[in-house]
Amino acid sequence: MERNRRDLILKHIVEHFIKTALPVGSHTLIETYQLPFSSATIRNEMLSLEQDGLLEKTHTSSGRIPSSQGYQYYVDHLRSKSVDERIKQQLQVMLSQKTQSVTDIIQKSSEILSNMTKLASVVLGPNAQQEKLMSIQVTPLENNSATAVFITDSGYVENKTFVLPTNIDKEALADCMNLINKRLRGTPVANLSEKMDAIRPILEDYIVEHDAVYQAFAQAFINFASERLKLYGKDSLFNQPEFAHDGDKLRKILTMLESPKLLDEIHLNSNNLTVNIGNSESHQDLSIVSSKVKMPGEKEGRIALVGPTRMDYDRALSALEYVTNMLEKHFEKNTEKPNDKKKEKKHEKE
Amino acid sequence: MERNRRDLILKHIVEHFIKTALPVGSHTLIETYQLPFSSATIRNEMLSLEQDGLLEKTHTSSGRIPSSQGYQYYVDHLRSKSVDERIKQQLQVMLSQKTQSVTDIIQKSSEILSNMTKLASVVLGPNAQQEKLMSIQVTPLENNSATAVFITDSGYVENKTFVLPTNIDKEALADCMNLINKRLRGTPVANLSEKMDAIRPILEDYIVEHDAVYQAFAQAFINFASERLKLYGKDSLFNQPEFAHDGDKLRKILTMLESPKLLDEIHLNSNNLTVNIGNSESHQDLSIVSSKVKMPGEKEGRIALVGPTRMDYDRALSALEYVTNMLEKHFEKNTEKPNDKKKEKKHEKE
DNA sequence: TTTAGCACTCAATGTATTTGAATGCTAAAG
DNA sequence: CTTTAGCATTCAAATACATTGAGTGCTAAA
Repeated sequence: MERNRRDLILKHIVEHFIKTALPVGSHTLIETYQLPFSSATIRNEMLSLEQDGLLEKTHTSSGRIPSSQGYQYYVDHLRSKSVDERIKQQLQVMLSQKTQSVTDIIQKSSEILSNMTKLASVVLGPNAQQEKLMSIQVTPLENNSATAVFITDSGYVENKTFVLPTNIDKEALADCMNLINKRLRGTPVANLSEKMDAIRPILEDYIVEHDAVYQAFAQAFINFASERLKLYGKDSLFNQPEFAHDGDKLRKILTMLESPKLLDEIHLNSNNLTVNIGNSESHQDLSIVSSKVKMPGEKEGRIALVGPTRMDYDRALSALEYVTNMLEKHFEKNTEKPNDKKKEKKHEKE
Repeated sequence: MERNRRDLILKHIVEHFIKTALPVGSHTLIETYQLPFSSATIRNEMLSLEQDGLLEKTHTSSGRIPSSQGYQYYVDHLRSKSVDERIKQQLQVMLSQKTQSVTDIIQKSSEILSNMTKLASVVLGPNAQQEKLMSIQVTPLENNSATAVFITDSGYVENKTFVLPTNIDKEALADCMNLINKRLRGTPVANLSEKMDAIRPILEDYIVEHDAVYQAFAQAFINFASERLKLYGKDSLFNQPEFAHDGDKLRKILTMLESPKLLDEIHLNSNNLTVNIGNSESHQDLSIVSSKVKMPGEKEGRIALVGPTRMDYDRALSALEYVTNMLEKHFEKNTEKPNDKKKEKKHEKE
């Protein structure tokens, strides 16, 4: 009973503040939501909520705004979990398309999420280090350069164009490539550099300017080391009043979004669904909501939504939860299909 | 000599305004540059310059700021063309490194430019439409998907992972790929879709779900159609006072920078070195300075520097001019080699 | 042609004053 | 014991007004 009213008031305050970005006062609350209490009652509850650390005041005689804890409580207990029909629909349409790669699907999902929630959406591919090199192919181009293309087992492609030593023998190059391919195929990306070192002496036998070629390859592998990340809809952040007029803050946020720091923070959480309400120093006014996505082949990625602390958690969480659930179902269904040698069972292992 | 004084004053006003971003008054001018004229004289000249459309006032009793025309005049007649030694040095170091691809070099040059001028730098690769398809390679991955990698003659790589029809025959796929390769190799990207249509019937003979595969390929080719673009140092724009406090403007600029609109505007100019001082509606307060870069193999790219109208044209233009000149020389020197065969090589055995 | 001098303009800054939406508290009503 | 009405109080935001100073244009003399 009491608890109910308390929660009701907190819920309204959070939701109203999310809408208006303005501190919420007792009178406003009664009027806009037709509450059957007097302003004084509300004020009493507000005081109590503030004392419990769920609300804050911007100054002594202002209305209340939710604190981080307040948001957290709202997220944990108060949000109504309703999924926007449009998201369901869009996702269904997208998934029904054939011949899409896993990354295509995830990225399109991320775009849908960003559009529907008006938040920035970040896709974190599976850690590249886990992947295994599938093939290296070298294609000679005009004027003595060549492009090497590296493909991992999950279809991640990295390429590097380099200038060939002028006196290189095409035959030798082909042989050399075959050799490298044989030696490196199946190697996890994390171990590539070390294996490359082992191959080096062999390279020397084949190519005069082996060092240059070695350098070129080594450099390409470095790219694998960095994680893959795609960012969508960062424009939406501009439209948030709390950022729009503070160019300085905006700058920090944007650079942060594109830096690997973000990854660390998100990857830290191994939970299925995590909510990170702006309190770490690197993002005072940002909240990050992220969810794990199990991809085919033991891989696992993450989709995250980033927005102001004052984001619509209800919408964001429901949408994210729904989408990731649907994705997992979709992937499960589609990896059953092949009746050929699928030995390993889908099993949650630790 | 009259002309001289007039120009001198304009030059000082432009340069002072570029430094301070504040309207320049007659008194300030005399003091900071120790001019041997009275303020009244300056004012007279200013009036005349204003009447000729080279200067503007922000309000009736303010100092003057350069107009677009004023900048233009400054760029055309007044700027001193001195190249920062640090740029020369950095460029030289960069170019001396071996086994760099053409795009590597151009992108690194762009980064140097961005760092040295504190402006955003945009690299426009050669129009992809001109390029010819060099090879298509398909690598099968786990769980019945495959990655197709497309390479053009200049080393541009596009890739697409797609799900294979479940009942596909690996042999058939390989045959099919060989066929496609034979038919498409050397085809300019612009003509690819039409050639694909011609191949379609043949595909049908090889693969049951030919349509899905066809779709997957067609989709990959679409990516070639869009031009390649790299953006560096956009952060520098944040630090400009005219943008930092106007989130709205900042938003527009950033989205503009990443949209293909920019390309159109830049590509429009076919001149070697072009200056585009903010007047088009899409970029009121932006100036774009761009220069053509002849790349090996008849290709041609562009490097552009983007910044506020109040940018340091002297620095920007000199740097850009120097860098593009050096690049062309470098490319010329390095493409002579293959025709000439080897003259002076270290250890050579054939 | 140049300059000194003067009246004038106007953004920017500073200082009071007013306003109104909020609060906390108390005492009475339910 | 809970709720509410009423009142004094707080404080950001809005408004108004005065001051300052860097700038201008113009005119008349050097």
